[in-house]
Amino acid sequence: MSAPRVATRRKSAEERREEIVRIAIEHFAAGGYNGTSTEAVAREAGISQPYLFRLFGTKRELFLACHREMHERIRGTFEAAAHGVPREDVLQAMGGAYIDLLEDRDTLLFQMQSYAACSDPEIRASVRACYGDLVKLVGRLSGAEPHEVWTFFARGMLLNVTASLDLSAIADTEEWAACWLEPLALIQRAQGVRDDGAV
Amino acid sequence: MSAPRVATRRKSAEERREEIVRIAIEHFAAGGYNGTSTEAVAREAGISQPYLFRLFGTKRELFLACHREMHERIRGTFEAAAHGVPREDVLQAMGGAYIDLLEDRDTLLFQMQSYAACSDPEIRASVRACYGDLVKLVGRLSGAEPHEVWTFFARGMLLNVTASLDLSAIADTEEWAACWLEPLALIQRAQGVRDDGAV
DNA sequence: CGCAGAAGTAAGTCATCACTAACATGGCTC
DNA sequence: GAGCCATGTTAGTGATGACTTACTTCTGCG
Repeated sequence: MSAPRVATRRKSAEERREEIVRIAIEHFAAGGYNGTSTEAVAREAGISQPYLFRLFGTKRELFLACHREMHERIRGTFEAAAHGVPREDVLQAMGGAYIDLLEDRDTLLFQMQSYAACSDPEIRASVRACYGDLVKLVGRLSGAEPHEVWTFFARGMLLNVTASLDLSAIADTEEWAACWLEPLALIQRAQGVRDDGAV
Repeated sequence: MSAPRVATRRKSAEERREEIVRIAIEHFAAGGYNGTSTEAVAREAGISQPYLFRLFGTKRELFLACHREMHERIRGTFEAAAHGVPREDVLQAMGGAYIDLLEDRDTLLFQMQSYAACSDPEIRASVRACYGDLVKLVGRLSGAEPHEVWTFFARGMLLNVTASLDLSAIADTEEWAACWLEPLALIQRAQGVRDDGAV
């Protein structure tokens, strides 16, 4: 009697790619580009490492695929949040939506790791392009002044740091950390009010 | 006749450590924690790699030494900038000083890499502690409200991203990138005015 | 059925990396 | 000038990394 060999249906290359990207995002978010091994990603995806390379070519291509996926998620979130909202409330709505998006810390951490990986020219090119795309999108949807958009992104950036440092873990003992988390709670509260139908 | 053997004076362990830290900061800034090899740092420092390990014990300890050094630099810059300045101008003065500090991009990039390396618990602990220290310092020296301090750091954070993406390299073709660099120029200009003796 | 093409793997290559053990040497003191 | 310690090196080690070659197995289709 040899190994049980459960009859697992094969998946299409496209399905596999999506699975792998989902898993790789988690790994890259935690370990960064250089701190993540394709071997670990393949193992968790339940495939051999050579097959991963067949599907993506190089580790860098895998990273870029993850980056595109994250970009799409954020872009989609912004567009959805702005949909049907009066122009002057768009920035606020997008801010709230971004915070929701960040509930899974991976989104945040991956962003951070993308910036950190920018010494690689190809990665930098992609990150620049996506970032620029978001900046233009936010400006267009909100009609806000450049400096408002700038402030919007500065806040987002600080949220990323908040997540990297996992400040919520020390907010009960460090006053400043609690203070750092407050803007986040504020926006959520404002959003809650909106969800309840008020104003 | 064998190799010329230039009579190089030996340096004290302390001197070596300082040299190595200086060089390692550049490497970590570009490659991040995982993307930097102790071998490369040792080579550039002109010593053997085992000796580097004798001086620092582990790669992580080397990184932490670099991080402490960067923290001291920033802290010193803030304190110097605030010295003798009326309280209500302290935030502005520190902002300008920070920008000066960032003229060498390594300072910025190293910060970014520190956040990215925070999945390591020991590094995270150190980064948290130093960051908290700066937040408290800024609050104390400026007497500003927490939300002002928060905004101050948010701006700093966005500067870090600006440096990572090297936006100045595309500012001439991408309008938004130029716009992103403007706040930076603004603060410098304000500072220039101050230096000229006016107001 | 048969077979072509897609899905998937076992085994290996070669480079690199963090870190070690053991040894060599310069310079200061007495 | 002898001895000693801090400063340094050479030569490894075992693990891991990205990536390849060559091969197998499943599955849909005529």
